[in-house]
Amino acid sequence: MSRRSGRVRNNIRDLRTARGLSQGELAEQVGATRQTINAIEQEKYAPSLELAFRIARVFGVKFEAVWEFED
Amino acid sequence: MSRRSGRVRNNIRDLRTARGLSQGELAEQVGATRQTINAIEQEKYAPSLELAFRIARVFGVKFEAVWEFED
DNA sequence: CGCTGATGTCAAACATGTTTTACACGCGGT
DNA sequence: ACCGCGTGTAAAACATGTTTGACATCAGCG
Repeated sequence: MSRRSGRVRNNIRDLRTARGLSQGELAEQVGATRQTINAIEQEKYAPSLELAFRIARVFGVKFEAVWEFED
Repeated sequence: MSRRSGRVRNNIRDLRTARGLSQGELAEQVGATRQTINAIEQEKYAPSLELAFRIARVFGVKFEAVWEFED
């Protein structure tokens, strides 16, 4: 599965900066590394389902407010 | 990430049988194999974010109607 | 200028998810 | 009894996501 990239979009950069968080701080809060957050922000790959849930939860918004499926 | 299992719950078995689909038929509709569907139904592991989206879409329900984050 | 924090990136190792192939079981129908 | 179908399971190979450690750039500030 998960063929050519471009399917799962996110706006975690906006959500993150709106809260004055660095990539490293967000990473720490969701239990990941800053490299992972960076890669996800740039949509180099999609996060695991679990990490996607954690990120939405840290932001305090609904899942679909962060993640969108394209196609 | 994705430490000890038990975090992402789903009720795709109910949704699937309610629609009279076999694991193999569902697998085909979401572009996966029946083994993958089987493993996910039994929560042996969580699917990728993309596959999770596809499954919810095939069922025609909202994402949160299929997937739940625990903890 | 030199320092620090934030970000981008890369390669190797590692963890997790997925496919392929194969075999087993139970059940309903013929 | 035999079939066909749906399901559970397993191991190996493969694909994807994640971490670790490192290095580079840039902006802001002393």
